[in-house]
Amino acid sequence: MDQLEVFKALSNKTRLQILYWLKTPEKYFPAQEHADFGEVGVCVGQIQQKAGLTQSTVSEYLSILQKSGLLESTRLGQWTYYKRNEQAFAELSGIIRSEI
Amino acid sequence: MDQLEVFKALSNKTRLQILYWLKTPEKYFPAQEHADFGEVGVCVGQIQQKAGLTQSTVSEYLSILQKSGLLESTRLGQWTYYKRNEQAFAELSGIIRSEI
DNA sequence: TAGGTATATCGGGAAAAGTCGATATACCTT
DNA sequence: AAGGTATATCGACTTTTCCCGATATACCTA
Repeated sequence: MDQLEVFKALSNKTRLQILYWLKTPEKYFPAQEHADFGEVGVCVGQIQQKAGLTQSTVSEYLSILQKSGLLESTRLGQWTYYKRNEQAFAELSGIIRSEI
Repeated sequence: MDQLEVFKALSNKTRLQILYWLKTPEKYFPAQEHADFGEVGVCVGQIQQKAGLTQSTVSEYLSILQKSGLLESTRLGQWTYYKRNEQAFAELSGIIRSEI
């Protein structure tokens, strides 16, 4: 885990918001047709709508979060789904408690 | 605790380094004459030397870390000493574990 | 009060991040 | 193969961050 990369990923209001939404997707997103929240997460389009930024910006943000390790993605048909990597959050919490 | 502000403060290599040094000052800094590491921390000059950046930059960085709550400062005579606020780190770790 | 030392603040140039519209790519359907 | 939909990437512009030198402020000592 690249600490600096993770903290940079977390240094943006919208990206923090996205991570928070993805914690309980059923609470923040309408039901999806082609996939289950718990399995693969939420598709880019839904996240984009909720974020209120352009498609390109949100796609970029999701990519940043994924590269940092905080999100994982799954491609299903024409959709890409993103979900949290809870292990990464646990690791980060531990790093802050005892390493940093 | 302003999460975004804290993550921004953590999004810089030198600032991360400083926090790490201040975890065990006796390990990373020569003994000080006018104050005890455990009491008040390390003075700006020592941190600046170790960081290898200009005085103004390091002063600014320490100020950012203090505003975020991760550091506390004490003025003693002509020196300002900075030390970690361990409670803030504990709080941040908790936020990442259960809130974010 | 004058000069010295430590730190903070200011102003600016360079680099990085934020954000967009346009375009490319991938995949699905017919 | 053609057209439609979802996502990714590109190029450009704006805003923020990085980092410096210069200057201001605070405090100490003679």
